[in-house]
Amino acid sequence: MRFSRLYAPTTKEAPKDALLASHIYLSRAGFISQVASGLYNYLPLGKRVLKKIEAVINEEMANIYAQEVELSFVTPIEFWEESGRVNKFGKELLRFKDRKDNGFVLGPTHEEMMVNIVRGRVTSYKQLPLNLYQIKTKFRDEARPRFGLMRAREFVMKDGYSFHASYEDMDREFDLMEATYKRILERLGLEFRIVEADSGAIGGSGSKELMVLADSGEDTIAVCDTCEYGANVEAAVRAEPRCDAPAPALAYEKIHTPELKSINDLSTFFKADSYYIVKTVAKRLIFEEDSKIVLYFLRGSDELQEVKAVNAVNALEIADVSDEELRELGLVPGFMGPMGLENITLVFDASLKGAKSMICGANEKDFHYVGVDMETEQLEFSDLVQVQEGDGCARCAGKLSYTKGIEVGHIFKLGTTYSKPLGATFLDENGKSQEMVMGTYGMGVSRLIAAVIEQHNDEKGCIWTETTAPYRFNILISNIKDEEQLAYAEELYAELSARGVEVIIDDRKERFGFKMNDAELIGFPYTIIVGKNLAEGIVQIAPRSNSEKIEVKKDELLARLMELK
RNA sequence: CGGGGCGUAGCUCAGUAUGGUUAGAGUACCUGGUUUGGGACCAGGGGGUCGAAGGUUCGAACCCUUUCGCCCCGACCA
Repeated sequence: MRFSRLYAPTTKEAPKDALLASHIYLSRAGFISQVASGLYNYLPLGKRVLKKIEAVINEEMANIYAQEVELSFVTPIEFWEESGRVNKFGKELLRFKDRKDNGFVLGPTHEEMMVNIVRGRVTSYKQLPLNLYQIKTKFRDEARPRFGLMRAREFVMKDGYSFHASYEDMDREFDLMEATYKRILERLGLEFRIVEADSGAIGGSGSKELMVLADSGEDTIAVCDTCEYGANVEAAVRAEPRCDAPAPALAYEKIHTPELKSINDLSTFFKADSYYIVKTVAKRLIFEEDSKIVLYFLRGSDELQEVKAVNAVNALEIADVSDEELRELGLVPGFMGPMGLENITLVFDASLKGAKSMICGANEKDFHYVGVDMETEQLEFSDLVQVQEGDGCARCAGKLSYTKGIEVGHIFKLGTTYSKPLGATFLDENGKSQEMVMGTYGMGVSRLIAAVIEQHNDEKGCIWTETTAPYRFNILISNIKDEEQLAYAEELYAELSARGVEVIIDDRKERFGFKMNDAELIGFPYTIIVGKNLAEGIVQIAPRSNSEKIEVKKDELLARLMELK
């Protein structure tokens, strides 16, 4: 490619809306341009990077016999009604009607469609397993798109689906996909962590997320400082906490506690560690049809994890509750507790199982009970706690700490979540009809573009990794009017092109500094500077990843460049 | 969806409080010249329905109403 022909409108200033490094540099360097909220055009450089990432994914998929397909973007809404996901997806699902008044959606993910092309055609266990995937534009009408390609409404995702005759085989494929995704991210040159995750609305028995580590990541993950354990805080677990302070030696009794509403106040008043105080958190849980208030009970030293709270009662959403709403139910804000409540759903954190000598609200203004033991029989326990930094690892003696991650992949063990409602069955060895066991594997291709830059940039611009760079070499002619420079650079360009190397030559009639700044903003891994010291037979290689320019004799240049590969 | 902010040249923004020549700057772009190792300089030039609609007024980028778009915080987000 010739720079003089390249459409890459670079700018000195970033669009005012860009906040993250990836958004700023991808815009400034002319990779993308925004069309509307959450919608982006990919300019030539952006499209090249997208294809580079896709190529790596395609190669790795081929290695494990996954086959690429392409499903229609516009999908009949019937499929979504059949799976029951229309409501679950809500407004994210962009719906519309065609001229004949038939309902359609723009595909935000393709479980339904993929099951549809398999069911009725795959009818025997002999045809399984099967792993099909596509790399395609998805559309989710996000309530709040942001951060450029990081959270766009229209985005490119690789979505894969596997079909199996048994859970064992699904597990095998799941592990294989995890290993394959790991290899893809390694090849892309990313630092990442595979963590346990909440399965969310997609359902299924287990899931893992691939997190590219970056401070700008939207997800908080808890990682162990000793072992491999890592999990999204939505799903992270910890070692059973211990409290060194003694339990308050108080017999069961109702105590007058005027105006003592906070855990802190109570802790001081009773000289008891907050570990021994029951924290009551009221939330409104929203279900498909209705909503209700649920009371969650935790140790005073813990915080409620809202995703866990939602999962504990199988709700869709969680919302805050006002004091008025609580009073209407006969509850007393500040003095709530588990005792003597009827017709309210109560969920206890697992760490309260068998707890003794606890302090809790009496559901009466200015009163608390002390010396309360948790009756384990009738109570419903669930893990509700958000792990904190410094908590012990559940797997080893290590400590957990937080880090931020960009979710670039999510793999799920679906089981029969979709094959059952959509009727994807096969005949097993005994001629018996079985539902297919499925896995699903997503990878955000366009988000990966942003993730690479979030992790690899400096004050000058993008620093593409070897496998993601739009061009590997940039031949910069310092003075285009110098015939020797021009001739040598053109010769080198022809030679590298002939070798199939991805190379661009900066043949623009611009000054050195201008071209160098563009090269650094765009972020080519290597810029070869053909300049004034060509007269002494010297050219320079300027690697983008560090500021050291390497001087090379021109006769040795080609060999050096090929060594870099 | 709640709270806040912003829409003026391709881009970044000034001008709006207190209405009044032909609406400005920087940058980008075009022409000519000089320059050629870090976004260089000189001269000349093109580019705007001031987001849209309606209203007030002799007169609106500016005041009023409505509306659309974009961004931020939160809620939300496989």
